[in-house]
This record gives sequence, structure tokens and C-alpha cells, in this order.
Amino acid sequence: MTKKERYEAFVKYFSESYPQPETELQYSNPFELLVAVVLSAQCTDARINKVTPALFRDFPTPEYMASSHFDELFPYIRSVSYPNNKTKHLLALSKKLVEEFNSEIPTTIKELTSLQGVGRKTANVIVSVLYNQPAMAVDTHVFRVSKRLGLVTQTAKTPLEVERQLVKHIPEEYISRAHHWLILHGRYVCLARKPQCEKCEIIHFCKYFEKNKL
DNA sequence: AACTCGGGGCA
DNA sequence: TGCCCAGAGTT
Repeated sequence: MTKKERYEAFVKYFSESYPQPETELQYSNPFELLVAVVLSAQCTDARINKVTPALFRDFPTPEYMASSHFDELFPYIRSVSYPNNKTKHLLALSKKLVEEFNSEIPTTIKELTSLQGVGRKTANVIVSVLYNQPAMAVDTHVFRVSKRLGLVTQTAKTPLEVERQLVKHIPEEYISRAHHWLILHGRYVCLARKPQCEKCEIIHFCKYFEKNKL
């Protein structure tokens, strides 16, 4: 099976079997989304959702956050991963938003990644959710599942390589759905150490399944 | 390319 | 108590 055929089967799967997820935007403004996504690095959504209500209540805008101090902000996010780093990032990030971006959230990957705590993956999530751009945010799930399926070359070493191959071959209108699906599939089915192939709906075009004949 | 930053969940 | 999870920044 060629890579081209895998992509055709992949897109066919989305068009027939995977509806557009109802992604209710759970944040009332772009700043909240940015902060939540920065906090999400190496951390589950459930843990983020525990801290965001109080955080956004007391630091609703870049100005409020930029004018606070480490000891004020830290307690709000002490239960997320890497709270020291993220507190520093959020303080520097909010200051930069106020001073260089007129307290608005930038629209380009280049500008977003210039913000502290925002890497390539986070920036892609932002432009995808906030600006409806067909961006593919490559986390460990997307990275692993894409390679297993055979949607990207087995020699791909960096998330950026995987991202470029995926966006090159998946039609724009399916990028968002594909991203959503790859993450859930990686989390619940295509597990890192023990793939649950018996639960998988798309073994008919999976390179990993084909090779290992599970 | 390898290392560091740290919590929570769960066996 | 110890293993597992999961990106950005720095060297």
C-alpha cells in the first residue's frame, strides 16, 4: 500500500465515519485560551480546568497578569506541571503582550513563538482554534500515530517534519478533524507501549498493523 | 541531541 | 513508593 493510498483511505474515513467534533470554545476570550494552552504543556486538561476559574477570575487580562508578581501568581498554578517555569513564562508573556502587541493575541506562528512558553505545538493550537487556520499541532500522540499509520516517513525525527508531511497531504478542510482524531486515537487506542489494535477502526490501512500482522 | 523543569494519577 | 504521562527552553 502506497502512502498516497493511505492518505486517500484516511480522508475517506473522515468524510464517511468521523463527524466534525462539536468543539465548544470553553474560553470567553483569546487571552484565556492562550494562557490555558501554555499551561497545558505536559499536563492534562482536567488539571488545567481545576485552576483556570480562579486564575481567570483574578487575572482576566494581560494587564492584570503583567502587573502581578511571581508570589501572587504562583499559588494559582502550583498544581500544574512545572509551575515555576510556567509562572515565569506567564509573567513575561503577559508583559510582552502589553508592551509589544497592544494587549492582543498575535496571529502568526512567528509572533506567537516569540512569546515565552509558546513553542511550535502551542502556537499551532492557537492559530487553529482562535483563527481557524488549518494548522497541525504535533504532540507525542500525533507524532507516534502518524508514523505508525504510515502517513509520514519512518525516518521523520522531529515534530516539524511530521507536521509538514501531514499538512502537505491532508486537505485543508480535514486538518482540524484529523488533528482531533489523532490525539484521541493516541490517547485511548494507539497507545505508546501497547497499541490496542483490536479496538482500531482503521487497521485496513495501517502500516504498523500490516507489518506486524497483529 | 541531550538535558531540565515537577506536579498528579495510579498500581 | 515508584512508575507513567507530556512541551518548551537551554546548553
